[in-house]
Amino acid sequence: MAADPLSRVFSALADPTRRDIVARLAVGDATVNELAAPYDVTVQAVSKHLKVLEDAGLVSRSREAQRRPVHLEANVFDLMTKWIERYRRQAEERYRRLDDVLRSMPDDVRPDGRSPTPHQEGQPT
Amino acid sequence: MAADPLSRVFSALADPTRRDIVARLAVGDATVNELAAPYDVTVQAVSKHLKVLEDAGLVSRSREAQRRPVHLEANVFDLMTKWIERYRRQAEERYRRLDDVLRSMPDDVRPDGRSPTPHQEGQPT
DNA sequence: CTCTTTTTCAACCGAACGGTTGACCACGCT
DNA sequence: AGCGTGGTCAACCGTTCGGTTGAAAAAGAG
Repeated sequence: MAADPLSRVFSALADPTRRDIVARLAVGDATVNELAAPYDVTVQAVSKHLKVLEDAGLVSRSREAQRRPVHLEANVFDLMTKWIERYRRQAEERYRRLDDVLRSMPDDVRPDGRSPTPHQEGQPT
Repeated sequence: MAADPLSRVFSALADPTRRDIVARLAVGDATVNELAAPYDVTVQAVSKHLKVLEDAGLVSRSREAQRRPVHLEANVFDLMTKWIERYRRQAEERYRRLDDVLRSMPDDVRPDGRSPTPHQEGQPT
């Protein structure tokens, strides 16, 4: 469990149950039992999910009597957003630049083997 | 392998090697062998990684002789960004609202069991 | 046709994952 | 003290994951 922070966050959100928990915590804090209620898995399973979210820094548990209210730590989202934005921007920029290069180049004077690579902006999944 | 699209994308980016591949593809298209070179794993392993990225819609492979240039499909990032932004905004808004409520409330008139929940904005991991 | 290059497919292996059951700890209540 | 409630720990189980090796498909080069 010594993965880098970014891997932990992405991995934590790769599970639909965990994403749903995050969604519900965005509305307000909740206890483990409250969180577990809607799903047809045991409370222990949900507790494990929360541990994963906590290790990823997405969630924090405070102690309050025997209850352990779970709180969403939204600031960790920035880690992902930064990573994503960086490469999306980079790719889009390259896309635009390559487009220009191809436009300003006669069809039969292309770099050796490589074809124009139409990089079709096709169906969104 | 019938997971929902969002899970596939998050899961695909949960691996550091795969994230690195995406980072390098943002610079420009590349073949499997080129991509595999920097890592000390076999080409087959990288091919598997690419399959995961492709199934997530993050990457597309076109055919060109016996080579299969890999191209980054940046538009899929939006799926994640939308999800993240939605709940981050929601959580931040709630945070602000709750703050107001607590500020406008005398210390000993609190809803039954629940304490103020200091929701400390702790270390950003 | 044969040889080489690039990539994938198939089977296998150990580690991690999501889930279960059962025991346990911590606390409030009476 | 004794009980009930909320939560976690520990062991186990089947499946998935990242990796390997070995063979094969697909296409160009001799």
